[in-house]
Amino acid sequence: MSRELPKTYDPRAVEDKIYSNWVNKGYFHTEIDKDKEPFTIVIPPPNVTGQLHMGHAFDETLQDILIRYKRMQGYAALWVPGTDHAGIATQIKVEAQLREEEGLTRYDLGREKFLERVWDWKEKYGNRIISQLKKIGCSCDWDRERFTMDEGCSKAVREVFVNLYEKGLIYRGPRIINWCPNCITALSNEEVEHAEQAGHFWHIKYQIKGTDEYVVIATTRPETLFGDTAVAVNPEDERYKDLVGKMLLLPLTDREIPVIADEYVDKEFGTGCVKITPAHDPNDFEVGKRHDLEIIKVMNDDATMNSYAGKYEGMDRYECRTAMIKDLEEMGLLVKTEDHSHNVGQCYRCGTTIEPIVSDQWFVKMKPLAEAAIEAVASRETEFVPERFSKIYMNWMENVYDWCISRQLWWGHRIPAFYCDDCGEMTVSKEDITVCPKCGKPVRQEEDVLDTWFSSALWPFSTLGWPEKTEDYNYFYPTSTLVTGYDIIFFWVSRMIFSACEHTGKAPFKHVFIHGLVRDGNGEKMSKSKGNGVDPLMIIDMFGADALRFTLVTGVAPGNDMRFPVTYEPPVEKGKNPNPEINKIVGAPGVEASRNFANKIWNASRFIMMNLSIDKASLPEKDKLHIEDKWILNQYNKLVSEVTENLEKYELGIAAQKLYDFIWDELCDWYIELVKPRFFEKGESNETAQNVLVYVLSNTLKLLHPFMPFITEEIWQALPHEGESIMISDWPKADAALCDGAAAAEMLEIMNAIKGIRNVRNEMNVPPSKKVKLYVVTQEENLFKQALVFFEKLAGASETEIVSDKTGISDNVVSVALEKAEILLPMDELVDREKEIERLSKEKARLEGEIKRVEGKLSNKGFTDKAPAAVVEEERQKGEKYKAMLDKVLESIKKMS
RNA sequence: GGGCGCAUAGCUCAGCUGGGAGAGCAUCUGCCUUACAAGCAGAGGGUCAUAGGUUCGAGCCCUAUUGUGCCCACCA
Repeated sequence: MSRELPKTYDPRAVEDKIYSNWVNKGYFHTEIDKDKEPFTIVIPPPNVTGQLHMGHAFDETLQDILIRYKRMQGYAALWVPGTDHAGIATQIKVEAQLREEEGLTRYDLGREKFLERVWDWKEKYGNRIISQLKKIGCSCDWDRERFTMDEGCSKAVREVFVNLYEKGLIYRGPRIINWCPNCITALSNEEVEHAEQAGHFWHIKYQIKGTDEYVVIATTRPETLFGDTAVAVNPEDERYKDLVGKMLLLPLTDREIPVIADEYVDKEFGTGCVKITPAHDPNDFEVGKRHDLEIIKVMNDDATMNSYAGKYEGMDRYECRTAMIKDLEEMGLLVKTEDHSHNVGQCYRCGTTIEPIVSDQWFVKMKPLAEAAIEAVASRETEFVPERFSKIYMNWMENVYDWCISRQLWWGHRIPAFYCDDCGEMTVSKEDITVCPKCGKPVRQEEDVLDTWFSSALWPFSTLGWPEKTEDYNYFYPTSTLVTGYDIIFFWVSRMIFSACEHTGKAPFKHVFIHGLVRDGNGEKMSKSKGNGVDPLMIIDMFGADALRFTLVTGVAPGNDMRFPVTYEPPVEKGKNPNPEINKIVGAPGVEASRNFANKIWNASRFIMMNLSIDKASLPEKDKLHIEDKWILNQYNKLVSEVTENLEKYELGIAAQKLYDFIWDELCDWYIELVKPRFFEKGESNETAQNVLVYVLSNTLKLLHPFMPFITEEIWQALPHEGESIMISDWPKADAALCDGAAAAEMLEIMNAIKGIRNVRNEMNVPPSKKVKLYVVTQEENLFKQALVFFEKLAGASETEIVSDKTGISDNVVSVALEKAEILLPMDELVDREKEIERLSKEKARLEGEIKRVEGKLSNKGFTDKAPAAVVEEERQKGEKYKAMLDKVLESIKKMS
């Protein structure tokens, strides 16, 4: 019964069909099973607003590989999917739409109406990213899909907030925070990106009251001058000792400010005099506290100047800067302007320059929480893979500062604090309240919402039912592995760990598998603004999800970044946006290689099925196996153990590479070619070959399935098989009974013979069509008897004669020296004797070199005494082999000359 | 100012706990051999950044140096 497959593999024809079949059969759904061990992964929830990018594709592929592998191994493998409400990102998107389509702002609609719109938007577009995940082949349990603002997660957020508040670990107060004037909200320190920026150092004169003298201060942000409430000098600074206590006239204003002395000032830097603006600088804020200075905020929420800026009121901060510098210059108060580059904070969402501003915000007190989080990693309850990332984590955790968690947004978890304007009481409560528990008057809820990462931090347990002690929570928590990029260790991983330690008493996962970033062909980070992103969906459409997945895991060391080169037609300039309307992807070398690999598997399978006459495959008894069967089974078993071991150690790239090499080189290029002749026979030999082929192929497909789920399923279904789907089949186990190292070594000798013959034929320019008679000079007749058919089919032999010596063979031969044989190709006048001598001499030199090296080692007592016995023995055998080969080469040279 | 990576074939990168360097692409030669030209058979190409050290043995471990990238950090 031969089975037909199309000539090339077409992923588009099968992927969607296979995926929906998996879904319909319920294979992705995982139930609690007390007979199984759980293996749990929670997805790093993509933003609901998001579109799938390469970073997701990479992250999701790694998770799917792990989950599929563990599922096949018999674990209750659960992959919890879901999305993140992504406060700022989503709100910005909906606001933009509102502005474009209706010309309205969120304030026009009001909070409630606006939130309705966001929910509508979420309902409409929130599934887009989910359906895109499915295209990659993600085997998530979609029945358990969660959202950071769904009922359960919201409940967990409230629970955590109130718990922390009651423990005194959440507080509210005025602090210097990072303010994004574009997003109009406070940000945490992690949400600020620092970039070196060219700026200026303006030296400005402040007149000393009652004199004609001045002090000169240097500043990079002159517009904050209006908030100055002191000028500070170092107490040790002789230059300014007499100044301390005197008053200065603040330029452009009618205010007077004191000169104070504070250790914070560096005598060597700038002029040694520092303007102190407690409302707009974190250091100044601290200085201000020490000296009880007034805090004057000079900007509005959108970074325009307020009334403290006098005539500059209403100007944008930079407009104001330009204008006042001009004025100061005219007034003769600007001493000089220096070029100065300094670090400027930028909003990680919109890139706007951050304004440090004093503001009433909510904070999580981090030090006490960090202790358990440090211990969790130090004790290896949670382990980072690769290990080096734990240092990054530790460093952050050991130096944490308090986390600003309030955001002046509408989209998010509203902070459950209630204010009574009447008695001034503030109540923090898990349940909404309407009246003040103290005085009974109406209360109003805090306007601010929580940082999105506050809810993400609870994701590993909130998605499993916490704070309820659900069965799911008891069974699946703590989770097994978290897979994510190194770029969100601080944002997310750290916060999950301390949150989990605090609230569940356990670290949230056993392993944190950290991967790198996907970069473009030039090694630059893919980003929307640069427009250099490669759309994974387009790649999937062109090459298939399997090819994309395989590309993403091959050739990358864990934790390292990878490049994803793509060429467009027409060509895209560096840094330019490839417009999908005009530009078409015409090449993606990495993916093409993977696509070719998929096609290779496809065709090998096609060939096997074309020649298939068995309905059911079972491995034949050992005595029926040919030498090549024993060899491939030996290699296959090695593969099983190695791939399994690699996967256990998260060495996915190595595992993938081994599968690639085995399938392409050993299975296709060798084994299939070796057994081809048997397909033209009838009978037992043919059936044995079929059985071995189906056995090796279908089991190798299982090993490959986590990496390339679609094609492996498609082929597996077409092969004789038991069970419904490869994805729920059992992970192969190595079988020692199938390992026959001796047979494998003998087969290798035959393969070396074939390679050697091919090599000399090529070098001697013997056309492939020209068949040549071979002599095999050997004492191992039985071994080489098995090779006759291979020599004929794979090495272009017209006939092969096995002889025990060279008597009677022409001198016009080229020869191939092996360990246990010498192969002679008599080619009469075709042989260029000089060339052959030259070739043999090269071989002689090579072998002599090897022998010298081996003997050097073996005669070194240090080596023989200290190296492992197996290594010494290996060298000894190599030496024997090279010597045996050299003897033959020497003899041939002698005969030729 | 701290911390972490990277430097291996022309290009992009692997190389797992130290046992004598690999892949893909590119180049060269020859093949439409009845699974696959998205293929087959061959070939060339690397003092593994530099200098020391540990070891019987180093691409791998240690130290220093150079180049390069990233992360963190309140010097106005």
